[in-house]
Amino acid sequence: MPESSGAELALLLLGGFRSMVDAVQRELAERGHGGVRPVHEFALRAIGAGADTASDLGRSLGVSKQAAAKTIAFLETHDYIRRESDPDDARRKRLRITRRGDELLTVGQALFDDVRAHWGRQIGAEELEVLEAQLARLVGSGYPLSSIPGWLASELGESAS
Amino acid sequence: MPESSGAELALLLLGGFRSMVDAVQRELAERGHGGVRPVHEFALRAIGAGADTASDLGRSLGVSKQAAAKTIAFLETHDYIRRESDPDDARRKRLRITRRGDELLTVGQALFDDVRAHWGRQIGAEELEVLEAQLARLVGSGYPLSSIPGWLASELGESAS
DNA sequence: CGGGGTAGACAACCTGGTTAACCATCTGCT
DNA sequence: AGCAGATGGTTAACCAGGTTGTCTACCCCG
Repeated sequence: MPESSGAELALLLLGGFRSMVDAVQRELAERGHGGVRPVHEFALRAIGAGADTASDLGRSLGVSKQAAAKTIAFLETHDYIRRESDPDDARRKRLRITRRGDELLTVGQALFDDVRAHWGRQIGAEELEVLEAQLARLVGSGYPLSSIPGWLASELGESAS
Repeated sequence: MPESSGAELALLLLGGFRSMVDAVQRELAERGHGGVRPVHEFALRAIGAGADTASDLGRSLGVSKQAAAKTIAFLETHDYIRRESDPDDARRKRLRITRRGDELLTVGQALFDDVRAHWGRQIGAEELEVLEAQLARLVGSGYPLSSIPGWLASELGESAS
């Protein structure tokens, strides 16, 4: 019997992810960004990276444009983005990140980095880098931030408030 | 700017989890256990570990007893468990794992272990153990298999089939 | 024997996805 | 010029997997 089973390893990975996300979410809420889930941050980032229409955002996030529209609605009603009509294409509603959206992005990134730094202090910065490198190798492509696969969205959801 | 941002680390962890789970799920489907999601395996494991009623299972899994009942319904209709009335307590319907359920458990565990072994071959068995130890430390409590927190359930779901 | 707590079932609802259908608009080709 | 087809956005219906609330049957304890 192995010291650690494969199933436990899976749980460990998930647990690590949740630890990070929960911490960030909690801090975000305390900084006036309550209700924001990491998926919103990633969507915002994708918009900033050029996905400035609902269809584009859907493609970037790997979800349907309808699902993207719901995320956009949230971001708009919470004043993270504005939608303005495109003079060059009357079908499009171009997405523009607001000042508040920029702030969320900045704060969110800093919080994630904080958690990472905290981890680095626990196991050592070098060890953390090794861990990341190994993980990246195991996962394969590495899942760059700029193109988040669809399955991510549901994982980033809130879990039973 | 850090080589790897905190957000990327989070994605890496999630990606690792998904890699494992997807692989196991795929293999499971090929072995006649299509439609089974890891959450079902964990539920089965919890039942085997003593959570032999819906309420118990709900507590073990950290979800409501109604949610547990839905999982139980799945397991029963797919012949992984049987429900039999408890002679000592007429309220209860005791859950018993069937032969097929046992097989699922065995196969599932083996598949998870296979993935882990595969990973061990990629980065080295010792390195993998170190990685696990570090992860366990970072996550904190370690999320033992026997008591799965509620937020797990949604993470184990299928993503857009 | 009666009251409080527990097991299970049922119903209504929420969230965050999906597909399908539709209209307006753009683009490319004839 | 004009039309066919692709694209952007919206709305609607649906689904999965959770939630809470309520109800009944039943156990246990004073």
